[in-house]
Amino acid sequence: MEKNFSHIAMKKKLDRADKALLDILQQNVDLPLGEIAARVNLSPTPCWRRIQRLQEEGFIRRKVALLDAEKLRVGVTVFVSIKAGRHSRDWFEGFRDAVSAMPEVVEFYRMSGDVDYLLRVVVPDIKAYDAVYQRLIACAELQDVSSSFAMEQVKYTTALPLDYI
Amino acid sequence: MEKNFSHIAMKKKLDRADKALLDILQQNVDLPLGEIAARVNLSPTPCWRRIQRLQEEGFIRRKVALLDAEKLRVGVTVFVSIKAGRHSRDWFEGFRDAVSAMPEVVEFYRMSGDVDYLLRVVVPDIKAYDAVYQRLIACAELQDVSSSFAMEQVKYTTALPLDYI
DNA sequence: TTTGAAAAGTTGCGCCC
DNA sequence: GGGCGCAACTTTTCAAA
Repeated sequence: MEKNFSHIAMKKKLDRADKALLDILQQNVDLPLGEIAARVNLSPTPCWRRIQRLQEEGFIRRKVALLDAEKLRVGVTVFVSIKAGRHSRDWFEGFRDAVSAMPEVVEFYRMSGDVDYLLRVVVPDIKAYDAVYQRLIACAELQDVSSSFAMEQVKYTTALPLDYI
Repeated sequence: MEKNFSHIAMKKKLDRADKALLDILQQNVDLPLGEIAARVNLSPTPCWRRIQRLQEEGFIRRKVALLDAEKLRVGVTVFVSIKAGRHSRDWFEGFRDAVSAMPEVVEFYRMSGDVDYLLRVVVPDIKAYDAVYQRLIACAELQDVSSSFAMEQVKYTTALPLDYI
């Protein structure tokens, strides 16, 4: 008879220190470990082990550099609402793959309600957007495509709320 | 007579290696320097200097950990379209600060066209969204608020296109 | 079983060519 | 741009609580 020891590695709930760690790391990932440990009132070793555990358990997906959109000349954000109409599964897969492959499309959602798909597209200017738009409507049969330009990015964060865990 | 040497530090255009570095770093920031250097066919020292320069010039804004939305119980994305009507500057500033302070609001745009503001909100479920919605309409006078739920996040990336630089 | 201190091993960083 | 060497950091080990 075998026993299941998975409960040893799997912690039921994250405690205050774990949440504090996640909060620090999703703001800034290149603080020295000693500094992080001090902020959560732990010594480096247990702090390091907690971070390892949070990675292994999948709370931390990856560590990335966030670049400056203006400097990369993609300061213009456009939201694209798409109505697809009735289509087959093959159609969707082709559409999904073609859109996902476009580097200007940074977010892509399948929606409920009026609109079928919503994209966030980043480009240098309206002219460049038109090129993306042309590629978009060429890649799959679409019923209706409507574009809304953002005037100002008031808030943009990759930091998720930790209040629900 | 003084000379302006700012052109020494300020590079006109990023070359192939710089773009390759940015591309690597916005995918994964904790590769060892030696590994990064090998991928861009440079030795570690000049590679390190380039990364420093890219940080100083502001191409790299920050380095962060991306967390798993499902694990944090914020797997549901809602887009909130807001029509504000005519309001004063004071009204906007109050609205902006209140909305920006809400951790569930991860993106917040001022839009052109039909809708005045667009928010991306992350929550555990519809019930939790209603609580956010109530806080939202309590924080400022709004003409119309309409919510669209995402069924599926087909693509989400923080990696910006490097094709325009 | 969990902690902290301290050792060992890597990596980053400044100086040189 | 590249090579070397020190300094700093991370990660492992180990003893103690």
